[in-house]
Amino acid sequence: MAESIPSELPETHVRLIEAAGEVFAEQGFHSATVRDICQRAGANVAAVNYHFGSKEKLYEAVLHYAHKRSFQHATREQLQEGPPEERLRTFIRGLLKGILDHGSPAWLHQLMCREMMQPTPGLDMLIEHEIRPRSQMVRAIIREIVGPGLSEHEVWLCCFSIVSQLFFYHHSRAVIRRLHPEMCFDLSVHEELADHVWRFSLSALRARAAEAQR
Amino acid sequence: MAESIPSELPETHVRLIEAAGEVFAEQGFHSATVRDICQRAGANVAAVNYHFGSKEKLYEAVLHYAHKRSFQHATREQLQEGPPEERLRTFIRGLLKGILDHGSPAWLHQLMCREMMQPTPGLDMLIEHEIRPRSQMVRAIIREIVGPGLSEHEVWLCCFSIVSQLFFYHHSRAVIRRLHPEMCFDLSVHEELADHVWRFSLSALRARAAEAQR
Amino acid sequence: MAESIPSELPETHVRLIEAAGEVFAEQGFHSATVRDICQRAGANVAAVNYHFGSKEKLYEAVLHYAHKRSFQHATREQLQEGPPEERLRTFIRGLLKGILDHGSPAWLHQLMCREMMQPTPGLDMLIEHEIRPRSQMVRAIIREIVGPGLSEHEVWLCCFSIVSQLFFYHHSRAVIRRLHPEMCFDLSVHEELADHVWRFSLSALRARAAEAQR
Amino acid sequence: MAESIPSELPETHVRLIEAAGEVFAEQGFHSATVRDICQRAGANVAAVNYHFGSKEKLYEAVLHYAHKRSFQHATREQLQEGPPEERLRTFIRGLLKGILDHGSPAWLHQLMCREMMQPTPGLDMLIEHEIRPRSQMVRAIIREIVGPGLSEHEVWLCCFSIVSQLFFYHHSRAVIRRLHPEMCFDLSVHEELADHVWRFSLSALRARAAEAQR
DNA sequence: AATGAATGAGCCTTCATTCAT
DNA sequence: GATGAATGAAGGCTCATTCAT
Repeated sequence: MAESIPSELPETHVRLIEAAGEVFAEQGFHSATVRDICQRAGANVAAVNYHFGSKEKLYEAVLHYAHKRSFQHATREQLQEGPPEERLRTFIRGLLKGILDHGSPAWLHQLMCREMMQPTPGLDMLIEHEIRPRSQMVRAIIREIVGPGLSEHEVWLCCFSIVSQLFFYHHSRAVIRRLHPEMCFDLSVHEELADHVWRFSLSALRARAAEAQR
Repeated sequence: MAESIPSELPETHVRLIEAAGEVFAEQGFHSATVRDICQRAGANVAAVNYHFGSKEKLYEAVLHYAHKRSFQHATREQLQEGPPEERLRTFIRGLLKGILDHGSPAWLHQLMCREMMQPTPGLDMLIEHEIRPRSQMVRAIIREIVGPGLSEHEVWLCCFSIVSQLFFYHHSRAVIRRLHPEMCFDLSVHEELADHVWRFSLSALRARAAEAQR
Repeated sequence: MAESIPSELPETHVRLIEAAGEVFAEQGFHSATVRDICQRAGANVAAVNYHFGSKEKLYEAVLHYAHKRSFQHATREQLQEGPPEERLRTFIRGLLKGILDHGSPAWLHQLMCREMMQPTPGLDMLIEHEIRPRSQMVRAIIREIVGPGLSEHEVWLCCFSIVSQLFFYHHSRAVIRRLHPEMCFDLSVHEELADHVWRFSLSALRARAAEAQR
Repeated sequence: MAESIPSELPETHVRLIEAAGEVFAEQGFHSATVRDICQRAGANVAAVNYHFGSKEKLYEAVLHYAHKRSFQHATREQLQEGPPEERLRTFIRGLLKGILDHGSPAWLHQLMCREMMQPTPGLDMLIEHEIRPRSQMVRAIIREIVGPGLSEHEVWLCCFSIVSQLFFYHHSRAVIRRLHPEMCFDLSVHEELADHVWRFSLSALRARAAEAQR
């Protein structure tokens, strides 16, 4: 209907999801109030229950929406071809960019982080659609680098060691800011940080490969 | 205080703090209810306001209490002497143990993690008394390993890369459990995990040192 | 109206009334919801207000509709002729059948019962058009049986004594089912029950007549 | 505590029950609002949930309270001894008085009537503690009058025929008032009405007994 | 003639807090 | 020193109703 005039306000449905994304990311599911979300979306208090049925269902809708907007789709192809070292670098840059980003769907990763600490029924969806596919790609890359000498479990641990370094810049932002104020979280440092993590991890993987061959 | 007569119940004051620590760690500040805390402490609903004035003040008291009970005091000495590789191993084992522990003051680290993601005014105290001292020790160890060729900022990044791998096993426990169900979080795997992180990080540091020398 | 083309769905207007009749009878005016009614009628949420103006007005329309469909018209003639005992029996059977019936306009009597307990402005209409005419017939029959010796008020009381026994099987169905589970409410017992009430009441009336003669 | 000064206001607990009894009787469970109840009881909106946990539990409490205040206790003994005709008269008078009464626990019977038409889980309690014991006494009386010639089921039907005449003056009060305005519902007519029902029913029972003997 | 979107009043309930004892 | 009763603000949600189409 209103598709022909894209300059108009987005549909209430979408405005609610985007407002909810912000609020849930800022305050968590429990602390967020439907009233606040509706107000930010410029809608009536009853709008959430009209469009989504309940606060819980709205939360699920936010998760789905975030999933569809995920950065992954853009970079997925680049992670399939080329030398594994370069693909690792691409993955690290992509995820870190998403984590440091302050843009419109900035709350995607904040929500993922919240889900990690305090899972809701929505986590399962996130894992199957977002997290597991990425983890498989990363483990494939790692396997190419370390060779067949490592057990599957060891590859998992390496995978955790790599992604943990990236998520740290989200989880611990508040602490880092206070502890090491020189650190800057703008997108400008994105490449520097990504390169550190990449080199740090690549060295470690190569050393493991060398150990395994012996 | 009541230590001389350990057969008695601890003072209401203390029971409240310990109950609150559990509940805040499990559910977060907002979702936790004063009723639940008082019930677990075997005290009246009004006890929190009577003893601490408000829910917020109780939370602060919990943070102070957690700080005083911190594990660090026990292991601090061991981190001052010996070859840096061994001291790094000791640090990693100590922190990981604290993170994986389910014991009585298990909520200390859970609360720290929550503060990292969603800081309250209490975070500053935690940083100055708990986090900064440890970070200094870790950075000293790293410096010994990598030598003078790295900038101070690079040492910070290495420090983050190491501790992030440890905190990951707290933050992302829920995700790991679903993603890689073979993983076990008992204390029994504590040494295996710690050794992985240690070897992974040590390889990376040594590679950085070699690069820097060139 | 739409009777000429019986294969079509009835007009929305009629479907709403019939759905509303069911729902109001089942749940009462207050507990019934406009959404439920519209859903059962296969109409939009706004349909009630569009066609009737408000929930109240819909209720009035239901009462009028029920009145027009009343069973009475069919049996009225039979109540005018013959010996009074037989006419009493016909009346009792007719009313009891309506009360026990589960068929399409079953809610007519349920609504009447609700109105008796919790009158709305619609009750007056029901009384003048439905209830008073029947009561006059019954009292005429009673008068024929008891003769002129009883006062008009006493005839009223006898009338109440008779119809009360019938309505009891509606009002108190839930209680009877629990109290005396062997009791069956199918139409199959309709004649047995009607005969009990008829004989019980006839004996009482004849005794009153005999007393009055003395 | 406050027992020593009975002139004080009753405890909130009791005030709530009595206010709730009125409101539930007037408007039914669904239509009654907690706000209204609390206001009439002079208590805060949260009082119901504090004292009873929920609106449902309050309703159950009202039913129990009504049960304990039931008129039955006073007249139970009188129903055990003497000629059955007199005991029947006592029963009829007692129940009718309760039904016509406008006094403090006037809502007891209104609630019972509502439960009959629209049962809640509380009806079972009412039946077992209030209704079944009375019904047993009445059937015992009837049996004495009609002798052994009637089946148990026929005695049940006679029992229904008698009590239905009494409840009618509750259920159908609104209708009677409009249909036969000369009728008066004060306690003053209580004996006249009771005597009518008694004589009406006794005649019927004796006739049944005579038929059965033949 | 009819509808889907949206509204605002009001519902029951929960919560941290206060007060009298 | 500590408590049970009571409070009022706010929470999520339901409902009859209205409005633009």
